[in-house]
Amino acid sequence: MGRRKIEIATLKDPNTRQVTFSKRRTGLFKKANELSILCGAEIAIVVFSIGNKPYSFGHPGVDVIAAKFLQEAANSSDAKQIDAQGNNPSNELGDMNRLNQQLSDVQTQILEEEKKGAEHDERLKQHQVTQLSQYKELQASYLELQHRVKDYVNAIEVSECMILLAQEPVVGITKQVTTKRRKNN
Amino acid sequence: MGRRKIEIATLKDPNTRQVTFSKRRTGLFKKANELSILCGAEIAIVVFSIGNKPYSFGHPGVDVIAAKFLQEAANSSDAKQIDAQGNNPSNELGDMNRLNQQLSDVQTQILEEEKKGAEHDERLKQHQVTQLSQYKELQASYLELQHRVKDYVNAIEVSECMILLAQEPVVGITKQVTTKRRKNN
DNA sequence: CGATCTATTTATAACCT
DNA sequence: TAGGTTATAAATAGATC
Repeated sequence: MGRRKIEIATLKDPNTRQVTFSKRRTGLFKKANELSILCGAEIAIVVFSIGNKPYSFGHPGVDVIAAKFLQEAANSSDAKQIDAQGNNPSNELGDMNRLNQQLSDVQTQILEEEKKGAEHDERLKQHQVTQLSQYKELQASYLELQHRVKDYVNAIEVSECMILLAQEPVVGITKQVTTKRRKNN
Repeated sequence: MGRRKIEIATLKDPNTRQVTFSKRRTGLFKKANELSILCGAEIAIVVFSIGNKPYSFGHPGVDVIAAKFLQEAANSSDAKQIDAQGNNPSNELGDMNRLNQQLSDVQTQILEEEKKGAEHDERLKQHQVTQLSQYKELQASYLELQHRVKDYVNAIEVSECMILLAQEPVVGITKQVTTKRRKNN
């Protein structure tokens, strides 16, 4: 999708790779955000750069979805024929299920904390801008809210918001001083 | 990107929503796959449809990355100043960290099972085609292998493989009794 | 009803500043 | 060098089969 077609193979040039990573990651998160809104789906994405820096996107939240995902695995083995709705995606996890069973317990506690976390995030936002996934999740949720209100101009709004979501977590070399803000309107 | 521009708002029509979900999910996974190969990044995506059916993509694997992500969170709280590489993305998880600590423990056990699971998956594949995420992960890994070998024709290969990754887990459009049938004949 | 086919909209590779 | 611009490749909305 650019001036020229490229092969999908590891980019050798570090500089090009970094630029591409940043741009495509932004694009990926934007796509995920659109998918969740358009189809009412829950999505969680976790990305580790080649330098092992974590980036995440989640609606409603990475932790929530991760827990749900693992729980799903546990259930499928516990009752191999649950599913009155033809909804048994897997029943071959075997022993792993016993472990997931334990996870379920912890997961329940996490959900508890999640609720309190929502309010907590509010304060965090004011206290200091963070690059924590929790913060991003909050923004994502907020994003959807705007969409529902605006409804027909939201496509444009998304683009704007993605700029926020794209913010990188203290990239080593980065010097995010430039943030040119248009204080015009 | 279609015949006409659409607003990013929840699709009301169940049929349209299902179709869009399927198409865009496939596109999202393809993008994720390209990003991981182009930039050597590790990516995990978990999606729950509106009907709560799980779909996932992961390189090297959803579980592995999820564990890494959670561990990261746990560490950041356990030692708020680790990070000799300016790599402390967050330290405001608060109480939630204690829970993640517990998760880490269980997670370690899961990784153990993961290894055994790899071989197990092989048999499963022959026993019966499953729609389990584990299976998809295996395919994703296999995909990259092909890429490295072919190197310059991989762009085409990706397209091919995405068809496999796109396979849906027993789509349960349970009762999509078309409300509106083309009363053509 | 799901798989295919195009007209268009989007994403983005290479540039440019 | 990070961020903005533009030509072009790629994704996909709606139509068709």
